Amino acid sequence: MTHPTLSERIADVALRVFGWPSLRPGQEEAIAAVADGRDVLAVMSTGYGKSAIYQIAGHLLDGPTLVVSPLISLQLDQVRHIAADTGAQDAVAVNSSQSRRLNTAAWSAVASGEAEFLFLAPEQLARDEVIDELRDLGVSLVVVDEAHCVSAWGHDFRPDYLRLGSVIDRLGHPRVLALTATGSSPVRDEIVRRLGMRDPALFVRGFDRPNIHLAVERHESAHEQDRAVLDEVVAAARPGLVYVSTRGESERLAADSEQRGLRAAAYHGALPSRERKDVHGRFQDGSLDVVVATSAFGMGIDKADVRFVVHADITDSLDSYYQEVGRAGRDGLPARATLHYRQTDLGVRQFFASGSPSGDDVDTLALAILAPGGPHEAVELAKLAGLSSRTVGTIVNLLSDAGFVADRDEGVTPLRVFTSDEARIAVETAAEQREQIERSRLSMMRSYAETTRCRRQVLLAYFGDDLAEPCGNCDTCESGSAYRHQAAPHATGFHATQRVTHRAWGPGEVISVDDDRLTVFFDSVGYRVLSLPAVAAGGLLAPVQHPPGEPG
DNA sequence: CGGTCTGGCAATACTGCCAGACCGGTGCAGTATT
Repeated sequence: MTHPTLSERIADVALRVFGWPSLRPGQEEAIAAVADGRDVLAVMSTGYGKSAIYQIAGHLLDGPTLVVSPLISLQLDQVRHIAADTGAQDAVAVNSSQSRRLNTAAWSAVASGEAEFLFLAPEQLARDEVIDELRDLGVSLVVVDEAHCVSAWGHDFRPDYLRLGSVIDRLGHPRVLALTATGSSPVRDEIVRRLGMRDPALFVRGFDRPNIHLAVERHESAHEQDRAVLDEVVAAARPGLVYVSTRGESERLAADSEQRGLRAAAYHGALPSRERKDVHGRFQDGSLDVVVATSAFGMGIDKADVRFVVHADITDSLDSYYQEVGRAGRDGLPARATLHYRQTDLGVRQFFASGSPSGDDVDTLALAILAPGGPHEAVELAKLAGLSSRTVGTIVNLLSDAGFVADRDEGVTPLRVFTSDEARIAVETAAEQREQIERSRLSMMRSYAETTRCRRQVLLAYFGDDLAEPCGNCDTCESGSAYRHQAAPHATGFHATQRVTHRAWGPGEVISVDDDRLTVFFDSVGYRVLSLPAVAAGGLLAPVQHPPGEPG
């Protein structure tokens, strides 16, 4: 009897353990890469079957699988799904919403081999005893689910996300599988870099969603915008989602929708969890026509027949926008995505993008880090300095980016002697750079909203996908303006994904090349759109032969 | 950045105006109280 090939083993686990007769393109390759010892980044639309990748890979490898997942509700969903698939308690979660007894039982289930999958939020991994426990277990695979959270949340909102890389290191660097549904090139690069992934294999599947009609409506007044949103929602095929930027707006618009005869509900982070669960459930089972939500509503929605996603306001980036839009039309049937846009909406987003730590907080924390008796864990530092753990996390991340400290086993360790003044300046500089990049992402969102080109071409170009012809399923194609941009591209010598360097902005990566302009993401300042004739004439931009220090 | 709220003021009974303050999104974990 011959040994089964890897492909046969994968098919065997799929069928025997999970009862899946076949896998989709991309899934098997990604599993094989993980089984082969590679780190893997898989960018696949939700519903494509990302979780199958880690479920099968986990079973192929000896040793338990750690799944880092951002929401407890999501963890519990996954635990239930796996239990339903395998008919056994093959997955467990440890978090603060469970009793200590249940958490202890979960650890034992993994230790005894009864459970293969352990679900944790990144905050759990900030605790030493959790790391010790995981080391003893001999974790063979670390899965980072919804990996875009690293880049979207790690910098300020949930700083533990940025520290996953050092956690993975401390676990002896088992193979890493990062999964996400979104990922422009800078976001992918950041995931790879922050998680410390080594020469990762990249799999991208199901990214273009041609069945979703794209449109933008511009407005001058808030009143007109409100009315247009409401009119559209009332007239649209249902069910659907409306995204707004504030909690108040979600309640107001939900009430207005109800008044117009829709079964509508608001959803945002300040609602009691029971109500959130209830809205989620009613949307899922079809008893709601529309949910008017802030960005809190999203991950964990598994509904194929969403017919529209209307944005009553602009989002912070095209990354967020496309992720939210992607919740429409998963069944492949026609769906609509309309962005209602008013230039003044940019203000709220600017506000959200700002918010560097105060100089006083940096001073206080720097003193605590340098004080004798260290190094301390971030949690202890928060207590010592009398700051919130979020503030501490944010500042530590910035200091670590600036090369002042490192996150080690023994705690936050100074890498050299520095004054609190130096720390303050470094944090300020790093935060300013971060804000600049955020503003540039917002300006890309704005150029999507204001473009006369094919919306889908612009959107996909942002994600590094080249759509050769206008799509025919967006407002600019319908108005004909998209077809006025079809001039032959200048011969430039530049192409997407190419590393370049700019005389003033330093290194960057070409995102897309249009007929007359070049979009580049610069590490220092974010997105910049350059005119091709100017680039050709000025010699400001040059290709880089060997990308320095880049993984892969 | 823009909207909404608040306090002060002028005024004479209900309102109006202005300047300045304030707020705006995402979730975990841990602790105190029922």
